[in-house]
Amino acid sequence: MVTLKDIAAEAGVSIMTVSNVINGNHSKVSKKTIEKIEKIIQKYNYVPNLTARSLTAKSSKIIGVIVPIKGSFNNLFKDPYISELFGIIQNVVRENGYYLMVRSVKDVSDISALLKNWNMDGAIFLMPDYDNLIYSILKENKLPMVFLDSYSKIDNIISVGINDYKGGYIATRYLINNGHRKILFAGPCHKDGVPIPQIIKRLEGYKDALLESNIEFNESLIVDVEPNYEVGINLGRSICNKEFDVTAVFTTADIMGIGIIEGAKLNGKIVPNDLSVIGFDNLLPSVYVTPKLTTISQDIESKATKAVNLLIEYIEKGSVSNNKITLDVELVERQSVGQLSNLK
Amino acid sequence: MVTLKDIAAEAGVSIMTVSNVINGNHSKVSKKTIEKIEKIIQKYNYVPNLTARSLTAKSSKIIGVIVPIKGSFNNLFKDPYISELFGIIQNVVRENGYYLMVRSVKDVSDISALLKNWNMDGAIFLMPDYDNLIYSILKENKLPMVFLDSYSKIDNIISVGINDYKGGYIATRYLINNGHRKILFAGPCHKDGVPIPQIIKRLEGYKDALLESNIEFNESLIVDVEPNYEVGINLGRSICNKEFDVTAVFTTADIMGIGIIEGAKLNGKIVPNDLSVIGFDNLLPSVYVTPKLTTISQDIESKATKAVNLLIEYIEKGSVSNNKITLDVELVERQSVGQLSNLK
DNA sequence: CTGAAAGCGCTTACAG
DNA sequence: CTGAAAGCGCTTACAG
Repeated sequence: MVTLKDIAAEAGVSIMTVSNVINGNHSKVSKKTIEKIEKIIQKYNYVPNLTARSLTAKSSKIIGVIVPIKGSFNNLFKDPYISELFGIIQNVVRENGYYLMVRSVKDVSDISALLKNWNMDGAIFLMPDYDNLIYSILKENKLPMVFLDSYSKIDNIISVGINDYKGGYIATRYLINNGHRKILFAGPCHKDGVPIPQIIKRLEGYKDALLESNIEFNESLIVDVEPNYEVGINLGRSICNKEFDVTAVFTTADIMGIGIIEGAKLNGKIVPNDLSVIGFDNLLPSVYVTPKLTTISQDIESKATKAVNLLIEYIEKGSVSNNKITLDVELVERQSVGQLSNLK
Repeated sequence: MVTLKDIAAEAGVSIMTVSNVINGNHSKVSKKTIEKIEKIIQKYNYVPNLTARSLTAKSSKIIGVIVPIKGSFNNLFKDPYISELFGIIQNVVRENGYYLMVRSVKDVSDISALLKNWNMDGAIFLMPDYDNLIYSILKENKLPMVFLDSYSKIDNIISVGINDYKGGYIATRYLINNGHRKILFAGPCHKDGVPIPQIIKRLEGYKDALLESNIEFNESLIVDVEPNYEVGINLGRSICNKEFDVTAVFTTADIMGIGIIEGAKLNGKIVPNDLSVIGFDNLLPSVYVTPKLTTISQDIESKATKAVNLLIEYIEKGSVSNNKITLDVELVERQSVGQLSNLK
């Protein structure tokens, strides 16, 4: 392996002159020397050892992406939302000259160990699963961090999220506008007994839309389940079996919406003729299914880009112009919602 | 930040005694000292600085995952195949005590820089896009590497792939068994003018299956296209517009199969009644589409696991029991292929 | 069982 | 414009 020392020896200069050239401190070195050194660097394809650099420099140039270890769902990247988000984060991190280390972790001590181990410059938490742990995370780790979709009450944490309330509201509003009054809400309101704020917000939007139209809120129409395809299928079947007296479903994940459509189909019912379904996220599969899923879209690209930019701003400037970004959501009309009048 | 030095000072021992305790060289330290030191380590939640360690130890514990920068498709992780594969790799890397750095790169010098920058212990190349560059990659970088789906002719590189030939063969065989004799082959046989061996192998399987049934191979039934949803839609339309005289399509990617189904639908034709389609990969969306896509499945979990295990075996033992693993593929019968007799 | 010394490949003040 | 020295936080022989 070629080191600074080798380059310096061959150029007949000191190590730190080479270091200055590499770091672009060209004002400190004569043109002649610069050229000579650059030639040698090229000749050997020299690149600096960044583990050595991060030992002396204040910065490691490593950004950590933290994802939870899920018991039931051991490969989080199967989730198209996560993988799309991650892919963009990767791109933006690279374009800014940083390096990306990913790791799934199970608790705060895992997180702290990881961040300290590599002396990371910053970290992005992809999911809000750690919201109740943020206090201890912040206490143990003094580095720039961005939390996605967090509703943590802790002040001045940096977070990028979406307008979940509005998402719940416009989805429900849309169903009501199509004549529906008996609307099921299906999503993971709680996880391991603790509420998931993001989903609760969507639920609030749902409730307010009902209220506005003088539709009484009915607790029994809230189905608190983990959102996946299989659960969706079962739910779709249950609905068709009249276990719920509803004409429409708002579900907090496209994948579950796709499952509901399938479950209904398995029981001989057709969406949107017999049942309307609206999803959330606007992931690619929502276009593949028949009928194409009407859904609430969030701008994942923007979310990922802003998260990284915010983090890097904080890393490099020590402060951030705006520590709380809430992105807009919008309704994407497709084919899975029907007019209730057509139902009868 | 707490360092070895701090721990040593508080324990009243030398730095290297603490180092021995941390590294589990317990034979070299007295029980008393071990206990004392471990208590202090716990007290401060000390974890070693791995950038420092990797400077002295022969090992950095970093494994690189290399993905290509695609011009047209800037977020590779939108591809469910890549993201599922990646997620499993991440898990297995972590479970083995290594750390994962991902990066998209555009050429050999990018790759070499990355690997040298971090003094990586090993690297996994997720896609065979670099096959024609492997020689120069190997020349510039002397570290353990695993190439997925490579058909490089270079001996003794470590690779994990699937039986592409068989995949092409059984897919085509299945269509023939269902009475089809005019079968389109759609996939990216070439990229930027150079053949993609993986797809060529599937094409060979296709040809041999035809040959076996005395069906003449027809060059004009090979559609050499990038496999994505939009291309699939256009292809589906073209087929229904009689631009190709076929009754079935074998496509090398599920996503394109899903597009073909959609394209046919847009032109008023129904799969499998009017056209049969078979895909490749058995990704989740193949179940979401209507009709559910019949496809060739590969075991992504096994692929990812073997790739990491092989890499780590090589890193830790300096050699590998088997440097070329080819995984089996199988047909997954669903609903997108019909009997030709039913077509008329 | 314990430790002093050297060194990994860099950068950061500082002196000239 | 150039360089000698110290140090980042570890590990590796080696000596006792």
